Amino acid sequence: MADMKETIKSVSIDLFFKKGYFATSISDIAKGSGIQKASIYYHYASKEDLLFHILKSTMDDLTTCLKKSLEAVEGIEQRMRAAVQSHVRFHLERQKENFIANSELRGITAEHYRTIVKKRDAYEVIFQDLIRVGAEEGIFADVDVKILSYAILTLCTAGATWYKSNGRLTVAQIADIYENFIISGLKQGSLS
Amino acid sequence: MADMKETIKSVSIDLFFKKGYFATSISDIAKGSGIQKASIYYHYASKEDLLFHILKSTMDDLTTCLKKSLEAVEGIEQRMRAAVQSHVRFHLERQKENFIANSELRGITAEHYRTIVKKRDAYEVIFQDLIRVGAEEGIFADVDVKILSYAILTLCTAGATWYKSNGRLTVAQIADIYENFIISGLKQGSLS
DNA sequence: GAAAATTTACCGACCGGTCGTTAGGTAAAG
DNA sequence: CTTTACCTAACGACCGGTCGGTAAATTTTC
Repeated sequence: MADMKETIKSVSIDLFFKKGYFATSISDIAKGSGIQKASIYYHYASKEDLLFHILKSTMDDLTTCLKKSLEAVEGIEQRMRAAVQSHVRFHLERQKENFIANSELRGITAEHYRTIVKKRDAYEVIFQDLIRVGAEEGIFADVDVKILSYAILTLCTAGATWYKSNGRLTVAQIADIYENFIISGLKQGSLS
Repeated sequence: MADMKETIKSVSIDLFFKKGYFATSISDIAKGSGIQKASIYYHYASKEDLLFHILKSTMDDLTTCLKKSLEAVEGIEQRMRAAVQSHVRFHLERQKENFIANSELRGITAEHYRTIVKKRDAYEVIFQDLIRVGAEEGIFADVDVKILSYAILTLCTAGATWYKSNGRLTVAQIADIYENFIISGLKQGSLS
């Protein structure tokens, strides 16, 4: 058996995804992990600590994944395409964690909240810079950078709410559709 | 003072939006409404019943709003533009209810869940028909209808998660940005 | 149109159950 | 003999929900 700390985390991700953080009890997690609920507290300080661990590692991996995807890719359009691909793929492949990261932020303390939001903001800035530079170079249309970045990110993020891993389309196919949709939107065609 | 049933509903919307359904207690709602918690049960059968009322009326109003917006609008592109405008405006103007409708579906019973999902599906079909016909007419690119409808809807819906009513941009400005972004995306670089 | 009956809209007190968390102990491993 | 990784048992707080009751408003009856 894998080490218990990871098992607890994995079971928690499943349950938080299925029922939500507040609707999931420590007893549920213990039962799913095959131990007594008091034993959870040997590995995690509190229920909130457990949630924070999930959110934090998800955000860290998300950013790492994006930076790796952008390495050695040149040209704003290609970089944006790579960024979208990375974002979509990560959200679909690690659907549960990302869903939690986007819906259970209210479950953590104010201090932990700030930590997570800071990581999220840093991630968003990478996209905003791409949009801004793309607009400056005349590749993308000159529209509000913040709104567009929110649009792009939430669009892909939302995939984690409806995606089904055994569904009609593969992750790669969805990523391609989103990539083209977003690039077209960024170029804003002719502008009327 | 307005009638108490509406006050309770309104207070609940505020609290469910701010803290979430499961993190909000009947006592919280009672306190916010200025009555005792037992009195809540004179107006609503249960906490779940209260949530269901909010979800149901939101979905009904959303659909009514869309249908009214499409009346007498002709041409697929113009109809899609009108649909996006309606969708975005409704979600930003009634932000809290829509946020709840998109995040607290796990709080209702299986039967009530089916009722809401049925309403949501009917709403989505309106968009899917627009995309399909648009593709048939050669106005929109020929890409997966379902995925694109999800993309369009979740994109606007997500606005309800970050929009701030006293923010930099007005609802009308955001709606215009989204409208152009989506139409460009639907045309998929046919102009490039 | 006054008296009686009913309904409306609330209250305070309380219920069984579950919550997250802790204290204290134990058996095995290093 | 200390540390690791768990256990049983229990804690107080709070949960959604119910109870019997009541003052005021409304409707019905004579």
